[in-house]
Amino acid sequence: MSIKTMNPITFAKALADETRQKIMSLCCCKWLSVGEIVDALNVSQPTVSHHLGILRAAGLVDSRREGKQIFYSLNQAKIASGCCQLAIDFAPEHNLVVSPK
Amino acid sequence: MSIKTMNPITFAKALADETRQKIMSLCCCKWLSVGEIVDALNVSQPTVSHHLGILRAAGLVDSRREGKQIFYSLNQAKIASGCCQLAIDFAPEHNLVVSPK
DNA sequence: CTGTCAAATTGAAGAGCATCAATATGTCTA
DNA sequence: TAGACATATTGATGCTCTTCAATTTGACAG
Repeated sequence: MSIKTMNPITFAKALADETRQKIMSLCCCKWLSVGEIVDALNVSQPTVSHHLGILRAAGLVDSRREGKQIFYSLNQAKIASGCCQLAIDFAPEHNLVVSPK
Repeated sequence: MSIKTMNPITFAKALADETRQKIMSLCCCKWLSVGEIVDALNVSQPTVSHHLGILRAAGLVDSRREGKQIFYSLNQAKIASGCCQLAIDFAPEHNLVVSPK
């Protein structure tokens, strides 16, 4: 299993939308079904699915099917990795260190 | 002088373009004139000015006039701050610590 | 002042993206 | 298998963003 470094453009693009950041906040530290996310935001179900697809493609969320529902949760390790990569690329004179709590 | 926390949407949007990331790489750790940036990339001068404007509005570059030229340089502290803010918001179970080298 | 050089601004064209309604796919239950 | 429910996909629309050519603004030299 290889560790693939996060592409800074893919990472930044995935974060560069308000609705996506709201979705990310919602499913941070917990698993939410698509329906629960739709209920929490004022956007349509296809829109939520669309954004989840983008986050999934960037590797920023994990998903798990449970019956008819699909649950999503933020992949915090990937987020942290992306932040570190940005800092390595664009703030090399600063030390950004990540450590699990 | 107040410390304004980086808005994660503004920050991510500013980073979410390949040309801007190239510009950021170029003027990381050094001061470059607009002309030098134009020469290093295959885009027009107005395009470079446009992107510099976006980076400046987000506080990610500093600028300094010297005669007819204007020099730009990455503000690495702001970059690091933005990365930390993203990690706080979206990877709270990880510890992302920044320290000047 | 006038001309020249560097960068910013304006305006327009086109690409990309977010959003939704409608539909399709997949899963469970009866 | 048929119907109901949850999510994904499709197709269309409108908005945002990138880009460039043309022009303007600003700064220096003569």
